[in-house]
Amino acid sequence: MKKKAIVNDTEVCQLRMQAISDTMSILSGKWKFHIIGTLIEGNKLGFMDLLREVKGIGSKMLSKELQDLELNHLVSRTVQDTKPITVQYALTEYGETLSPLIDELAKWGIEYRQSIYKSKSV
Amino acid sequence: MKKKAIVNDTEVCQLRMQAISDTMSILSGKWKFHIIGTLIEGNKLGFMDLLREVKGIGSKMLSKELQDLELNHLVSRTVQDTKPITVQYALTEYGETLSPLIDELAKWGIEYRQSIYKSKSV
DNA sequence: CAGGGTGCTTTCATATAGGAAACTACTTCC
DNA sequence: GGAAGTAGTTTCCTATATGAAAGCACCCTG
Repeated sequence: MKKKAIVNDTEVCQLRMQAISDTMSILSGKWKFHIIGTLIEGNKLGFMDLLREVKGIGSKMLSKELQDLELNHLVSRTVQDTKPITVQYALTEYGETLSPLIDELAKWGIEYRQSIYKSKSV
Repeated sequence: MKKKAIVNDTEVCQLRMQAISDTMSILSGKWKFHIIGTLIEGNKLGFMDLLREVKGIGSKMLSKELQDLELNHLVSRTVQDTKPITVQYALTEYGETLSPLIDELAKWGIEYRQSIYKSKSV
């Protein structure tokens, strides 16, 4: 009796897995969700704003991650012709489609904390 | 005129960011979403099944990731008292609460592919 | 008793990510 | 002129993640 678990073999599953990989590779790294989350709240922010808001990030990482996000059209970078030149980072319309995903992420994280709290008090 | 972008300063935002960090640290790495995704489809799978289903993973990584997931009570490991000893990995009830998140991840990834396809054909 | 299957662990090596600090360049305020 | 702010880049270093391959222990089948 050969019992092979042929689970992933349907096209739908393959596509699903591919899709998960795609999403995660675009949003990989320690900071992207933070940056996007901050931009969701802050709408339009300058480089130094983000450096302050995203706790712990350094300028190198911030710069690199913003470039990644810009390449994938999730974030827009607009140079403002102001007194000291400033740059505005904002989510693109497309970047905003990440909101439900980030909401789920946050929701799950909050419930996770609660479940730990509960299991400790039992 | 001091214009400081005080965006993240509300408790709600801090909690939200914390929650995102929590979720991502639990599900960090290249393979966890794949493993969980596969377990969602496959219900109960043995080690060798997973090794086959999760394309590209090696036994070391699989072992390590499964231990991580078990520690966080997302996956259960049950040794079966069968002829050649077998082990069953399955999502716990708690692990199944990740389904909506994984669905969002997959959904976004699929739409991402479609948006690339569209932008190329324009 | 050899081959193959299950379920891992160990070792060795490399790749990538991430961080600290210094530096550039330009401007404006005091 | 010097300090400070904006927006980064560059260099150097370390930690962590990942990978390939082999080994181990146990059992069954031929």
